[in-house]
Amino acid sequence: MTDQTSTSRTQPTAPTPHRYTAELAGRIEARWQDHWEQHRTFHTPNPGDKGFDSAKPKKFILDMFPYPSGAGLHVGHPLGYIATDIYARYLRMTGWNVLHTMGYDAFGLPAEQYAVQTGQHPRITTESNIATMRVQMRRLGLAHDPHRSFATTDVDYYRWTQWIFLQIFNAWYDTDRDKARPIRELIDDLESGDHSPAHAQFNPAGTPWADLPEPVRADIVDSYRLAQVAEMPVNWCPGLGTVLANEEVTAEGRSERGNFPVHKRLLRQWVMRITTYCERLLRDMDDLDWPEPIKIMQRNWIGRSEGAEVDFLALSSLDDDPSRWFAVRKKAGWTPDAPPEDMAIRVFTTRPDTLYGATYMVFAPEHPLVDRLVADAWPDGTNPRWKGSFPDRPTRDPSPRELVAAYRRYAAAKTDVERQEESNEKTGVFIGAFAVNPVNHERIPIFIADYVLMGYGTGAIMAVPAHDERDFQFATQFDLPIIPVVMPDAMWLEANVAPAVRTDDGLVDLSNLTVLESIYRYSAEHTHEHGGLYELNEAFSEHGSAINSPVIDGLRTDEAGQVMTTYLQQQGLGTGAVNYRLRDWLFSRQRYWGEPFPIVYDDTGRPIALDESDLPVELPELDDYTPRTSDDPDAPVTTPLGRAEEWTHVVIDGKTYTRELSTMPNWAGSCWYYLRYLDPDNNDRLVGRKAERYWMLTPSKSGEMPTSYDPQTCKLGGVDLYVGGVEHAVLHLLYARFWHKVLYDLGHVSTPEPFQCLFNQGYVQAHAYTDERGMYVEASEVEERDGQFFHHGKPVTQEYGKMGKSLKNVATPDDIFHEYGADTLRLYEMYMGPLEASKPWSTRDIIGVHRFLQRVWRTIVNEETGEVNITDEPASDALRRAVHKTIAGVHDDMEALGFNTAIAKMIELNNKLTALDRTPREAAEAMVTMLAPFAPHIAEELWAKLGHDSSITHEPFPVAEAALLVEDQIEIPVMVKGKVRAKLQVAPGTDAAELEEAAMSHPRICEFLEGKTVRKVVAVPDKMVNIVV
RNA sequence: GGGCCCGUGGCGAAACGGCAGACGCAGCGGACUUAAAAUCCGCUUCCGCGAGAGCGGAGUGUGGGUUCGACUCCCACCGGGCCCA
Repeated sequence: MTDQTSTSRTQPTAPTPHRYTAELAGRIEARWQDHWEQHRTFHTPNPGDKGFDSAKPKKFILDMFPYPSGAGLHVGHPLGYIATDIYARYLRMTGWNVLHTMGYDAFGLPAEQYAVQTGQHPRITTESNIATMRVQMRRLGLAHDPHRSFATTDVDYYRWTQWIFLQIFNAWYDTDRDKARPIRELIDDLESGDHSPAHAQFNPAGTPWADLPEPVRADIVDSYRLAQVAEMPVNWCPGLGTVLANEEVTAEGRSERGNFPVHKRLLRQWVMRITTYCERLLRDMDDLDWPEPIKIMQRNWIGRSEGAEVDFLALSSLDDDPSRWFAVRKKAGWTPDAPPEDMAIRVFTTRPDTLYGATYMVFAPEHPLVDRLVADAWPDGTNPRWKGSFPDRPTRDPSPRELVAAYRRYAAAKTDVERQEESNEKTGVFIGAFAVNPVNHERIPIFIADYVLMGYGTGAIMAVPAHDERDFQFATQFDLPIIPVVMPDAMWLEANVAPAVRTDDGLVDLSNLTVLESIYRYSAEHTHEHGGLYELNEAFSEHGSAINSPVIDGLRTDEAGQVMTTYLQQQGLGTGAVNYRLRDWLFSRQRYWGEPFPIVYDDTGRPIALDESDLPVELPELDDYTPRTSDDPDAPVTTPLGRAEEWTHVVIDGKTYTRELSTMPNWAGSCWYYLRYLDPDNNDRLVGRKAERYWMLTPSKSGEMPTSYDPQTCKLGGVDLYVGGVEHAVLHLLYARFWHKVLYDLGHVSTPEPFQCLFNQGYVQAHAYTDERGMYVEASEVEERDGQFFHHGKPVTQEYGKMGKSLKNVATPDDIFHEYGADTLRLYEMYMGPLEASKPWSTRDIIGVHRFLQRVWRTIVNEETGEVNITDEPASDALRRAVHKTIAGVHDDMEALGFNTAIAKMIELNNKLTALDRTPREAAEAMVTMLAPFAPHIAEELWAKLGHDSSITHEPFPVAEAALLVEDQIEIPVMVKGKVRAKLQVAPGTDAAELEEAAMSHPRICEFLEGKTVRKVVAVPDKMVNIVV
């Protein structure tokens, strides 16, 4: 809705020439922004630089890296930037060296797509977007050190992104030392024999290193690297022409960017082995000062689950006698690598206590073992239902192999999400083969079904239908035995067994728990026979006591898992194991606008790292940088860089190599930008050691600046305050922590964590409007008449949501600058509500904080003459107390980022000042310095008017005098039955007995207590008196 | 379905387990003004009584619980949001 205030304010009828109007604010703001730039006011020297004050402790205040969008900022974007700016300015005024700057995350899909749409090179659009954003940020008066700013697309920056990639590529994870080490050290260990080259995939025979041929050695070494090329099922998005990380795929199985369908496809891609860090990523999170919900989200994303790995023997023929295999296993014991025998199937389960209930197995359709296991013909008496039913199933009786192939085609067309939807009917087919349950030696059928994903665990599961919802559904549909092995609690039995039996003419006493248990137990062995007393209608997936499980019968199942695992270990059939939901990080994208890899391939296709001296590998100029998109999920994969003919081939030492033609994902540049802020000009290192230590290490508990990280005395270290939206809870924050830990292990940074303290700001929300078709209309064009809303005369419906382009409900800072000025905008954004809360934008409320600034101005400046209107007479005692009470309150609020209440306290104080003819200097100066972090331009101007000739930026923030905070009389409420009935005026510290006496003798209280018995009196000194009748 | 967060006047919101609604917006009344704007002063949770200062009652999504005392802590439910399925 159009705001009319500007027209009324610009009417030349208010001839006070020195009034704080939007116009005057604009002039003041421009002048001070120029002043700050010319005087390099926010320049922050590093240790060793000229002007560095080593006596001060440090704070590193960081905003999440903005993406320079083509649309510019709306008022929701700067919320966090304003908050960190206020906090950083406050810290500067309270004696800290503060590092606070802003850069631009400028590679990636949106920039590239914007470029494609506008037909301009992404570098041009990116740079112009950055320029626009810089202007808007400057206009906000943000006190960033401009010298430390950069964009990820700067060659000087991505050179170091590539350098970090090389470090990761040239590193391996030493599980003994629990840290990454240079790959060179692994090779040394292998050569010296300190590390065994036993390797299930490349060296199954365990041939000594010296006797291995060079290609095998290289394969072994490559398999240890933290970045490697792997053939794997990936999220292929033909609509974008690129692969995507799991995190970039929505719940609907579409691309987060552009909403195109995403398909699973086997491709050779780069992965970063973030999974090697799962344990440490979890463990170190405990000591971070992060919001608990974010920690929970990250823990869920990593998805650690404890359980066991168990081997099942697959039968190659139904006549096989498995006893020999069990004997061999018992003797040989468990082998931690992939099971050596062809016919062993390894599964992960979180419930080894239910192993006796495993009545069939399920493989992911694409599981490689299926090809080997699938039978040539159906075993005699195969249940026809096992042959499944799914769209496009061959109608004539197919062979197992034909059926498997058909089912695979069907499953491949679905996304992971579709495959896991529980509401749907399960699909799957029997593959004609059987396995042996390792504990009861029962023969159990093997199925493939799409509810099992290749990406989780080993891609195969043991199915325990009695105790897993999805297995239960599948077993019911496919007529498979359901054997309960966990006795549920009474409540469950009553709810699930009793009603089912009640139909049987009351033959049993349903109130007797043992009867219910025995029915459940009996039914266990007879569920798939007709005439059983009870048929399960639900899986019991919690813990109880073990039944039908000889090894663990009677034990609590939450403890029995351990017993079972030990038993399996003794039998050589299994071991305790930990599984993670987190997958390795898919790190290549088939796009143009990203960092090129510092990798070339030799003629055998082996990736070779370029030398550090070959960096940077610059993006080649291309006429056509657009991706080849398609609707066909099987279209060939090409990359834009493949079209840079000359660039793709490199000659090194006379040999020709081919470059890696993918680029890095958007996340790469944002994984380490905070480190580059510390030392942006360094040409020798990604960040200088001294600067890195100073800004990243957290002072020890005794307050000293340490020279290295010491887990005993320091916090994990890193950024002191990181402010950004909750939407980065898992993606950016997990990737950045991973990179940081690798750099820490390799000795390039000195703290194990990048971000000590994280704060999530809320969203700015606003009303949005939809027309009769449900399409959003421009909110600023909607008019309100009698509670109804109209867009160009047509009625529209009011909705509400996060401010943004898609809801067409944006308000831009530029409009607010024009209407009120930057200081008012800053103040309003903070005054709206708590920083962490999402809150509605309300243009008409802005006038309130603007009036506050006008009143502050008027208490100091005469609007007619422009002269200061203050007095050097001391303030009255009452005023002085009010000033100090405000100082104390604002100070506490600042420490807690409670900016909304800090502003309220200043308004309150100022309302006292407006009542005076002239403002005492001490009050005016306290007011202006307190206001300076919030509204820096007007504060600078008033500070100058108060006769100071230096910037207020480094003035000390006022400190409250404790003596002035003590009241000589306080008011104590006296409550009768929880209602305040009287108030006592007493000296602070009056003890309970005295309070009680005063309360009981108060005339009004006596009146109230007349005819009532006082049962109890609670008197809390300095708080209240409560009389219970 | 699971996890997390949030529900307070007409609106945005305050409130270490201790006087619910600070502060601001909107609204109402007054002063100044020929008049208006701007500014200043006052009122403003709801219901009832009172000419009035005031008095009484109810009240923080709903229902329980802990406590001398609950917006705050615990349990269940309803509604909204976010994350994961």
